[in-house]
Amino acid sequence: MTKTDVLSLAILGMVAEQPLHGYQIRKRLGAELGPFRALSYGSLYPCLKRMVADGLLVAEGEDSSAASASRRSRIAYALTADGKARLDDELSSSGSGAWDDDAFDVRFSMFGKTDSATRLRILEGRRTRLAERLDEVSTSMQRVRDRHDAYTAELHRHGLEQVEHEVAWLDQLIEHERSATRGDNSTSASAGKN
Amino acid sequence: MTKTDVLSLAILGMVAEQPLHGYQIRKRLGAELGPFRALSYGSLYPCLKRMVADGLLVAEGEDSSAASASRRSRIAYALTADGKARLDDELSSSGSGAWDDDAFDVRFSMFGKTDSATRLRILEGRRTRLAERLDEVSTSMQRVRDRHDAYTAELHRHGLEQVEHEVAWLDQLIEHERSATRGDNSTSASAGKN
DNA sequence: GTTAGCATGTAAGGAGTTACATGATTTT
DNA sequence: AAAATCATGTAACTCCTTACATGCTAAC
Repeated sequence: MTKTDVLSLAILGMVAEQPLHGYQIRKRLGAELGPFRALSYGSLYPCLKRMVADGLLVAEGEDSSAASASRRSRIAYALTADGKARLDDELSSSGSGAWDDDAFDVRFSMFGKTDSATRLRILEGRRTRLAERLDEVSTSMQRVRDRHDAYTAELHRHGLEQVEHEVAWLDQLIEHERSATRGDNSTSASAGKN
Repeated sequence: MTKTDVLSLAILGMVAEQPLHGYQIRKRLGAELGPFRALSYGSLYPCLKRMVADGLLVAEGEDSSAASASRRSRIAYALTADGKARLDDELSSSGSGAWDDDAFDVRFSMFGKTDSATRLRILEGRRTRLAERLDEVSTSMQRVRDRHDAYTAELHRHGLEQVEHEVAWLDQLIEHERSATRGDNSTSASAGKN
């Protein structure tokens, strides 16, 4: 079974469009999830190996035909049937921990390949998670206020504001998703950028 | 030398006010840094032991005198002279990596014990770090826009907005800090809560 | 008297980083 | 020809979590 972690999921999603080699995967991961969260090769390559061993990917040595007599050492990774099945499974399941910061971002970046119902489920799950955070933080703000530390209080106030902002963002997306579902149930990706 | 990591620093700052035992430290850490980032005992207790071994803390068995014939198993940790020196050192140094998310939060929560000049240095350092992030993200947004994925673009747009919001917050704090320095150079903690 | 919360610890393991080691290809 | 960038990998290590193991104390 080998649980699908966030990184594996991101790789599955990335390789689904076209075979890629490790170096490219790392760059795209950096581009999609934010460049400052770039991940090291020391994480990536072992993960790719594991996924090949698990039968989710195949490693293809560059084809030595036609155009390119160059570049021998590159290894392109492509989805196997199992890998495709696993990806489809994850894409429709709003899986185990899709509400964590990282997992949510990965899931969201794949919304273009996700059906509307699952998109909605993920957005709502994330919203619920943030709402929980919201009242945990406001509860602890009370306690901090009692201990008269203005800077700590300010830190919490700002944290709260950030979470509130994210909730508002989700509400917009959810609203958008719902109205799109009422009209037609296409998989079109058209998030509002007003 | 034994580099002071974020956790140790947070503990030093916490114990500086009064001796505390492990359980209390964990609760306060949760309260100050946000309850959802609570840290496990499996991290905390070994860290406390390390700090005692390094001579930064002393472990005091509850005094068996007067009032309390109860509670034998509690161990209160207090700062040693070395620990106090280390804390003062860190508090005035805006040390190695004070710009990371976690490190900044810990530093900020100790602003009440930090002098104005160091506060300003930390705020500006953080601001610079976020500004870097800002143009890394906007650069990568361009690349994403080329690959026509509306959801990924929306994720980046929102991320950008969050970072911009945090920069605006820092600007306010920096402005506040500067005007306070011009008037008087007290260590008073009076962050604006309009 | 039993449940909930206080209190301390250890062992195993997960998920990642840094530093190292190597070599090909493209640009200047 | 040197430097930058593309490309792949391993080993050691860090930091943290989970699960376990233990026992006291207060409240219901």
